[in-house]
Amino acid sequence: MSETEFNEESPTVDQLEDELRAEGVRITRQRVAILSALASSNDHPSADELLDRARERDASVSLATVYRTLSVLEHRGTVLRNDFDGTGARFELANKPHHDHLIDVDTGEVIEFNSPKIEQLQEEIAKELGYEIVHHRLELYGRIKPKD
Amino acid sequence: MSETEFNEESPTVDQLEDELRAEGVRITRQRVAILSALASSNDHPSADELLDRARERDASVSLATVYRTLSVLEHRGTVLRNDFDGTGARFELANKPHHDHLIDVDTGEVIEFNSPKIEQLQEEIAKELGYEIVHHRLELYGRIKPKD
DNA sequence: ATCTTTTTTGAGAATAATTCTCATTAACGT
DNA sequence: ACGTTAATGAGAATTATTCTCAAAAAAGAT
Repeated sequence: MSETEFNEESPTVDQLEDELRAEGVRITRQRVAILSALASSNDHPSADELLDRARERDASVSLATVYRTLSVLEHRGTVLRNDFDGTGARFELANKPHHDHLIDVDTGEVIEFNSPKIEQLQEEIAKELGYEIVHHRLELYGRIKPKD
Repeated sequence: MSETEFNEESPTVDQLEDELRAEGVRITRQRVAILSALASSNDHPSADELLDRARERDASVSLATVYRTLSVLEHRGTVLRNDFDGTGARFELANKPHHDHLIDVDTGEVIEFNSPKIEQLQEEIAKELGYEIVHHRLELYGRIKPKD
């Protein structure tokens, strides 16, 4: 396990840093560590999990900074916050096509899916009610279906 | 404002009491007050709001009992818990046809809607992923559309 | 109505997730 | 490198909710 394990920043992280800098957001060591941890996560980590992963890059990161950075990134649209049932908030980078989530109630595993048809129906419903949608949350909670 | 303002229990509350008693749940003064408060609420009160409304029926109700009772009722399927963005949990009686929610991001108002088509699509998605749905959450957050 | 058993309750302590405070540190433009 | 201003760490504070425990009160039997 070399010391430079995480030193090669991915194109994604480089790109995010540029975008942030362009908006006047300072790129600190801690923020790089957090962005890098996010970019290399395929799951939906909690703030605590992200703290652990960020500290593998930069041991100086604190939990307060994780929360603060996530808040900054969320308001910029760089990060999505998910409040699934039960647990605290879980985060993911927003640089993926829009999707909703199916949560395995037995394992906690989160599966992403997308349904243009549902999106379309949501728009129609909002329109009928005289509203325009700002954002939405669709979460399916289920368990693996026994093949009977 | 008579002392008996809330003493006439609605058929709904009477019925719920019977159901609960039949399952061995004790019907206390506090639980009657909470059920009555829920039954006469058309909105989606928080635990605190429910405490206020229950205390109009029985001043002895405590916040701990509100939470405990809501928990009992939720696990029995009598009450639905909603975790909308931002605020704490909001509750409603489950004796209505299934529906989802549209939340007005400006006023906090909650509008109920139902879409059999979306329900159907959710089932199909879960099936394709090899899951069966245990429950789901669909929330639309929007604002009144300006008629342009 | 009283007795007994078992639940439920109120009050406040405890917990968990998140946000805030403030003195110190570090980015970034010059 | 310098100065300005934003970001940070540590821990206190906050908020919503759950827990603890002795006391009160349901429900069932007498």
